[in-house]
Amino acid sequence: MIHSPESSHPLQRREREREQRRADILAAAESVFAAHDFHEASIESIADAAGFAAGTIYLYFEDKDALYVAVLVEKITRMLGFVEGRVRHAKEPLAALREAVAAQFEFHDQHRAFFEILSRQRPGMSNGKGREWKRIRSCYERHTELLCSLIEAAQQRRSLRKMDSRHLAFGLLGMILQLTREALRQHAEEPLANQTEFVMDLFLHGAGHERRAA
Amino acid sequence: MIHSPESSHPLQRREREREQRRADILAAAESVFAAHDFHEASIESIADAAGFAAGTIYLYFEDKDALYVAVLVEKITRMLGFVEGRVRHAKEPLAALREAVAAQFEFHDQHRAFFEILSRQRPGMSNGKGREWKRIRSCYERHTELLCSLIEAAQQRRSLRKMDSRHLAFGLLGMILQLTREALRQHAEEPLANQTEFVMDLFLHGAGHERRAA
Amino acid sequence: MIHSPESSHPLQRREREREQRRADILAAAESVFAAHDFHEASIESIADAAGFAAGTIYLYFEDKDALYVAVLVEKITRMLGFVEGRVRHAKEPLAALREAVAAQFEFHDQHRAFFEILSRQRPGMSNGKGREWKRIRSCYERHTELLCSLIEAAQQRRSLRKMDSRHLAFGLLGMILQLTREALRQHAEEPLANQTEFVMDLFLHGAGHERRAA
Amino acid sequence: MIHSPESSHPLQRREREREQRRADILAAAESVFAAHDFHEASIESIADAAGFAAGTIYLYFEDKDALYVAVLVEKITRMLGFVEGRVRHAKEPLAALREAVAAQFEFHDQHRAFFEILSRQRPGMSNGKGREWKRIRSCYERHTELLCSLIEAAQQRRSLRKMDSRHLAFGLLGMILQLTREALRQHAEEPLANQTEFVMDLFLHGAGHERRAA
DNA sequence: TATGAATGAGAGTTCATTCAT
DNA sequence: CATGAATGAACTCTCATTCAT
Repeated sequence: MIHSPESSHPLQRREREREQRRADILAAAESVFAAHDFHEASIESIADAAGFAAGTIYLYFEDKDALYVAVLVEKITRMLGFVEGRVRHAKEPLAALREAVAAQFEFHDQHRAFFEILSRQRPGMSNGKGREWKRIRSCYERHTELLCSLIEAAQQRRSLRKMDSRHLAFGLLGMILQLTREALRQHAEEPLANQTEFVMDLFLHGAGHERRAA
Repeated sequence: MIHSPESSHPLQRREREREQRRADILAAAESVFAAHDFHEASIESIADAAGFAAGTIYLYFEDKDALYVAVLVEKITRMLGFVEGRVRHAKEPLAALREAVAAQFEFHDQHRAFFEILSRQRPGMSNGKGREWKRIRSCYERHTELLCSLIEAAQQRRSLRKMDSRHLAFGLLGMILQLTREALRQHAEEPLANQTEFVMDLFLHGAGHERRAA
Repeated sequence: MIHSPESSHPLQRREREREQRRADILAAAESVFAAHDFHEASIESIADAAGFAAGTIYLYFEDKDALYVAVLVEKITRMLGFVEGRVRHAKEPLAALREAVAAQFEFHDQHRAFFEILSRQRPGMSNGKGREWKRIRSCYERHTELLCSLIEAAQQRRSLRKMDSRHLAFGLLGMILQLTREALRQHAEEPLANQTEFVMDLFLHGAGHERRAA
Repeated sequence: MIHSPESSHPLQRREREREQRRADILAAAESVFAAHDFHEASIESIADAAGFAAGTIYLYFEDKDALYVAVLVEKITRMLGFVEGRVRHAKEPLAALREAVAAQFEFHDQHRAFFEILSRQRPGMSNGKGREWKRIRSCYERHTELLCSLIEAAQQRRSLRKMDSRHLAFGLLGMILQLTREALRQHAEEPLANQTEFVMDLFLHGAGHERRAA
């Protein structure tokens, strides 16, 4: 076998190329699944979008379900990493929370297709694909727990009131998701991240006019 | 011929029975669509659930799309009516808002299957079913506007701060939806309505500990 | 049982009424089959056209095939009777042939729907409906033989040349059918019977210009 | 890699093979449609006859209607070409007419299945398949006009009498079709072309015995 | 007798998946 | 490795037919 210069580690190159093609397919699948819902998105249309023939998809993914799950896993993992990364640099719980909100808005903005898919979750895989499915659930859970831990840290510092932290997390998340949903629905041009302050203001101080406490 | 009391108006009875069967089918469709997403729910499984043969469904609904839309239209209309009805009795905007939140939680609680369907919206009907589809969108819109108008009324009374009312509405709605989602995910037994106070508290006063303003 | 005056023979009246309804259904079926081909014509549309409910058809006809065959049998028998009746009054073979042609054109004209059905014959009943089907074939045959016998009679009188009589019969029939087909295709208003002279002229003398024989 | 001679242009070969399979399906469809009328001929039976699975048909034809129309278009075009080709070599209008008759008989003889389909025309495509349908009608029309123009040319040379040329064309065509129909009905072994002289004789000189004119 | 709601077999059609090339 | 033709299971939908009323 002849080695061209850049293939000094041919097996690694093979591996790298394979990963690249896999990523291409994932990207194609993401945009197609975003536009058409699982059953309306055909393997062929995904293959087309990726520049492959239909059969080729099966060299990279077990079946359509696996491809779908892989899209979710890949993206949701990345999202979690992105949010966690941003949170890490904050000095203080409330600032971290603000970072988490901002990061999530930004991610939604940069991955609108993914958000579309995410908000149209299917009830559950009937088959034995449960394995991967659990991985997705655990990502969700980690996300929730990240918010919870930030909230609890803030509560310890008395930056936040002693309300049920999980409920607070869901409330906060709900606001973010609904505002995102609405913005995408209207194909809004304005970056979602601009809503960070609104959300933090509402979350921290509420919409009530009168002064609280006394 | 002897008329039993209830058959005094046979045509009305026919009509009534037909409506009853149509309702049975709608109910069956609701539960099947809730469990299986549009394309995974077969007409046959719906028919089975309703106690009919597959062909019978088509005596009551044009096609599968029409049945799906009918489920949504029927329920979403009812939900809107329910919320509006509850709001109407409130004397004052903030109380009305609380009623709206409580009503929505209650509705979700009593129609969990419907909520599952609702939160898994399909991108859009390809065909000419647009007519009914618009009706659904307009119900959504009316719901949003109901919340907006209550919020604005409260703002006029200075019960709420002057923040963007649509954003506030979406924020409030987002909290409700996310908390509902989570409760259903865990098959929680506790009535959702118990979360009304939590939501109103968070929405009105925020989670922040420190006194606002001064 | 109480006899009203006109029901002095109630069983006969019953019978008569039944026949009337049967005839109504046949007439409705004829027009529907003319417009829509066997499989596109639904029992329900025929029943509607006859002013009955779908199920009622089955009180008068075994099944859809039987109804279809009955339409053909009834009409084709009537057509044959009509042509035979007209032929009978002719004094002389050639005149009889002219009457046969005229009669057929007239019948086509008055029963256009029937002609449409006839010219769209189905290959053959797969099932055991062969019985009735043979009756139809035998009507055809009788028609052909009528023409043949007239032709042969004319040949004996030396009014016609000694050509194969069956072939002559088919040739003559072919002209009639094709001209009818074309007239109906164009929804021509002019009575088909006007073409009798043209057909007889062509059949007897041919289209050739030069004098034959010598 | 070794190229066998016939694979020197692999794309062309692909194309050629595809055309071959398409032709196989058309042939299978022709024989099935000939035996069973459009609605009684199932896609599966056609696929079986072609040696394919049902789904495969759809890789070559849009739907069943398209397949049906394709059979007609392909054959009717070929028939017209065949007749026109034969006519072209005739030196003189009457000879050309004789060629047209002979050619048509021959074509019917070699494509009996097609003739069966043709003589059982459906009223008309309901859908938007009108495009191809018109193409068929225009082939018919061209055929009629071919006969008309030959007849008119003969009339100008005084080889034929001045009778309505369209009517003459339909009369001639009617004879041909009816004789064909009858021969196929009896599964006659004798070539139809043998009837050419009979038809031309009848058409030119008529069946009348007496001398015409004087 | 007439009805028409219900049936269910059967059709056309799609598309994930396989496999010879 | 990639291909894409072929498959065939599964689905939606139609409609002749039955039968309780």
